[in-house]
Amino acid sequence: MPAKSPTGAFARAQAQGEAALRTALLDIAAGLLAAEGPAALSMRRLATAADCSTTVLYRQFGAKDAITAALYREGFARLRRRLDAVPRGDDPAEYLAALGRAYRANALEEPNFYGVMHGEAVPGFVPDEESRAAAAASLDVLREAARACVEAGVLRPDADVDEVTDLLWAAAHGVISLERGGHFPGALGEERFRALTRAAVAAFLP
Amino acid sequence: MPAKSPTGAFARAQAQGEAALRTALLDIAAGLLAAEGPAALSMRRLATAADCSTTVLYRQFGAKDAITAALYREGFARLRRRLDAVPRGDDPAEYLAALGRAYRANALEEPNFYGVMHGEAVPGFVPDEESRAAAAASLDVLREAARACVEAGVLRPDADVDEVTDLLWAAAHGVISLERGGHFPGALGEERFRALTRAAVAAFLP
DNA sequence: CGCGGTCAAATAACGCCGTTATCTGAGAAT
DNA sequence: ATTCTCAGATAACGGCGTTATTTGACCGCG
Repeated sequence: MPAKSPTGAFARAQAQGEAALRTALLDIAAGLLAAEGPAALSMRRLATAADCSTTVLYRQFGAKDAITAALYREGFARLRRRLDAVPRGDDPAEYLAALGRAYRANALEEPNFYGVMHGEAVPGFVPDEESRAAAAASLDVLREAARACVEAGVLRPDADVDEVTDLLWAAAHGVISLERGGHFPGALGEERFRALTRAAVAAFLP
Repeated sequence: MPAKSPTGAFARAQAQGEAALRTALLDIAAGLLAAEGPAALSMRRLATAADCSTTVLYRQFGAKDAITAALYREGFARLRRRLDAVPRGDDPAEYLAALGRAYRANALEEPNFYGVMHGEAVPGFVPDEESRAAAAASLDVLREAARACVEAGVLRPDADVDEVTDLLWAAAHGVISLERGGHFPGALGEERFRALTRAAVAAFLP
């Protein structure tokens, strides 16, 4: 009899080497987080979902923080893909607005990832500098859009592109965070989002 | 020998009735939160700090959520006191700016309370509608300041005072939240805070 | 072929957590 | 004085992150 066919996700991934195992475990963790929230992200739960023991997780990641960090980066990677998928039209201002809508859509459709990305899910977790840099880099396309607006004359020529990016990010995140906290019920969230992001952009109009 | 003098905070408060006991326990919880962070907010830790057993806590509060809710409200109550203490000068616009600075100072000086207030500390906790209303009411003085600005002609006469309040709150919180996440290192937090709150106000200038 | 050695994985333990069941003991009511 | 009541302490349950110990499959080598 040849090698018996693997039954669990762990055994299947293990057969393809260490790297495949790592990503398979992270995939399971991401699925668990997205589907059931951060409370389901326990080492034991994850091990059970992967059909292995917690030893494998500690061997692969060292501690839970490393898994959390990976999900933090995965969350920002998903955001980045979402923003990158927004079509660049002719109008730089409209492109900027579309990026804002995409940011909000991503936050509302992946609320559990958003929680990890902004520290609302795993209390003790603090991302390291590299993870934070990767997070900020997810907004590169937003920065480029801001630059395009400056170059097209939509924004003041002396506008600081980094500042535009930061303020748009803070404006979007501020509204979304309060909305998630229940402070902007119903359609108020969307209204406030539009108003504050518009106000942030308006600060840099010629 | 008369009644022996009580040794722990629990025994002392217990002698003064149920209400005093409740507030004493919450005081201890608030101190624990402020001094050691949300991780120190465990039922066992709190019981130990109060020199009693966890039974007392469950009898008094039912479950940990009730304690968390009380600290959520306490956090917003502290914010309210802080905002109420800002002197109303002659200039409504300057008063508005001073309120913004007070909001930020409160957030940075009571980071652990700020975490509870915005769900970054106790993962499962969701405040009930009454607590959320009390939270929003903490910003009443900000709303009144906005109204004063409208009436003084500093802001457009048709400006929606609630919208001004919401946008200022979201702007302030957005910057502070990203700053807490490590995205605005050094003095950048303060700069971004000033810029975005100014931008939010500017949206309502005549 | 047998036989140590190596090392990944499983099992089980430790000390936390929130919560709850059981026990204890002081005071009120009869 | 005896019984009842009920607040509080103790100890338990299941779950958590983490780690020590055990198991067992594979490997080179006599």
